[in-house]
This record gives sequence, structure tokens and C-alpha cells, in this order.
Amino acid sequence: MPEKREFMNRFLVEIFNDILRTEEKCLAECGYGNLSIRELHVIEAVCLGTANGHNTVGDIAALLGVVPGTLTTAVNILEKKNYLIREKDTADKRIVRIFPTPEGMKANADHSNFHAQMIDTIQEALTLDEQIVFVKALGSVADFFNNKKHL
Amino acid sequence: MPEKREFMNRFLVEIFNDILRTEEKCLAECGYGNLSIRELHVIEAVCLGTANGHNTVGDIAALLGVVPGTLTTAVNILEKKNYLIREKDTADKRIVRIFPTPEGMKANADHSNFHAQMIDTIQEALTLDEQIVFVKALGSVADFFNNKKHL
DNA sequence: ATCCTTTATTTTGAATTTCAAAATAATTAT
DNA sequence: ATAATTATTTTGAAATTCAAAATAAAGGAT
Repeated sequence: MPEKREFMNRFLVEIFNDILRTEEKCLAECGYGNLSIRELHVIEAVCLGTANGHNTVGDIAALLGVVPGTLTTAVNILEKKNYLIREKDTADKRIVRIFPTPEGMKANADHSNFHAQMIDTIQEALTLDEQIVFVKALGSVADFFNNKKHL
Repeated sequence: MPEKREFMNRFLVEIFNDILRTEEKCLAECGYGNLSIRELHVIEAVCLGTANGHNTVGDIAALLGVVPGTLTTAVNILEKKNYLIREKDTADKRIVRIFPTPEGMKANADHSNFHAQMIDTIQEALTLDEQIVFVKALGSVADFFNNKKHL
């Protein structure tokens, strides 16, 4: 079945681009037309970080895999758009903590909902046994990228 | 099993970024340090398009999902880097066709090889039955994004 | 045959995203 | 107190992207 192989490859190189594109389009339809996917992922990381106290500029930058300066410019824009706010840490005044505004929290909640629907669609299409196989397969994809002993 | 659900979601939102990052790093180690993932995908699309005669600026732009002007600037850079060349169509002189140079073809071949290894890793981790389930699951993810009646 | 419309691409102007490296500010250690 | 370290921002530069205007060529209408 060489077409199975081809299908996997096509999925892994193409469909992911569609995911990002569709995600952005859905957000736009939801009234978040002024947010790009990248910006949304910054908001998502800030919400995640705020929940467990890891919401400094350095924390969020590391979580997103960008240098701190990159995050600074992103936060500048998202602060202007009223999705995030900055606050100096009272104990250590070098540290800047980032928090979502109510608007930011709402955007994140709506985005989570989108992902939940995506997972629902997948789960509905699979039996419980099949779901387990799918998770196992995803694990081996993740392994491939974590153990970079290739090429 | 709520953690299965969570794992799927994490994969679909996070691992994708790792894929692109790892891909870029592997290419750099392969001697393509002057090529970004985006640029590589342009080269890939040109190689694909050249194979079936759909290699005009408009064709490649549509394949990549960007406006023609965006592709023009990308090709400007990749022509300078010697991975692509432009050629005016002789029959219709409005049309510009884009071809890979030998360098471009080699980069594309090395990139394909990377993907082949990725697929190998997945297939080695799964039985034949499991591979079929995996493909089916990927299909339902694709469906979710093609039938965008959600949100 | 000439003018108008359509089509294909490029150019322009602007915004975003990114990084590396320098600058700034605050804390900790000597 | 001064030096070293740490956290963040600023700066300068390159990529990436789009929308819309400009250019160029082809095709059709009168």
C-alpha cells in the first residue's frame, strides 16, 4: 500500500497548514479578526502560564520557543489591542509578569472550544480501541522529533 | 481517559511547531543553513509544479495559498540564492514559469528523504492494522478542516 | 486596426514576525 | 561598594505577508 505512505506524508506536510489557516478563519468569524494565530498562541501561553505562576516574559518566551525580545514586541501589540497587560513583580522589580485581560481570557476560552470540537470530531470517527492506536501513533511521531538522531 | 483527549490536543497544537523547528534544524545540519522552512516549501512546490507543467507564478502561489505578490518576493530571494530560476513563457509572454536549479532539485530531494524517514519511524512503531487505523484517524482530522461547518 | 477588457505578474507601501546584539535596570555576590 | 549576574527592552536588520496600484501582454469588439 504505497498510497497509505503517501497519505501520511501529505497529511503531515499539508494538512497542518490547513489547520492553522482554518483556525485563523474560524477565529475571524468568531469576532477575533484582529488576532493572528501567532498572537492567539501568545495569549494561550500567557493564560497557561498565569494559571501556574510561570508568566514572566522569560517563561512565556521559553514556552513559545522565541527569544525574549520577540515576545516583548508581541506583547506591545497585544497590550495595545487590550488582550494582555503587563505588571512589574513587586518582589523583584526586574521581572515583568504578563496577564490576560478579560478579553484575552474570553479569546482563549473560545479558542479552546474550537480545539475541543476538533477532538470531538476525531473521537466520534474512531472506536475506543482505534483511539488508543491513534494516540500511540501520535506518540511515535513525537518521538521522531524528540530523538533527533536522524539525517 | 481524559488524558487521551488532552494528549491528542497537545499533539495537534504543539508538536506541529516542533516538526517545523526540527525540520529547519535538520536542513541546516545538511548544509542548507541559508534556507528557511518557508523557502524550502516554495522550492518543493516549484519542483512539484514543474513535474506536471503547473509552474507559473499563479499556479505556485495558489498551491502555497499565498497571493502572487508574496511569491514574487520569495522567488526574488531564491533566485539570488541560486535555488530557482525564472523563465518567460514563449507562447504567452505575460506568463513567468519558475524552475528549480540543480541546487534546488537537490535540496528538494534531501527534504523528501527527511519526510521518508519520518514516515518510516511511524510505520515501524505500528502494526499493519494499526497503520490503517492511523490513516483513518488522519482522514477524520482532514474532514474536520475541510467541512468547516463548525464554530 | 484600434480601443477596451481581461489576465499575469511585479511593484509599492505598510504591518508583523523574527533574531542577534546592545542597552537598561535591578538583584546578588564578592 | 563594586562587580557580576539576571530580566527585560530597545535597536537594527531581514523575512514574510497582504492589499492595492502599476505594468505588460493577450484577446475581443467594434
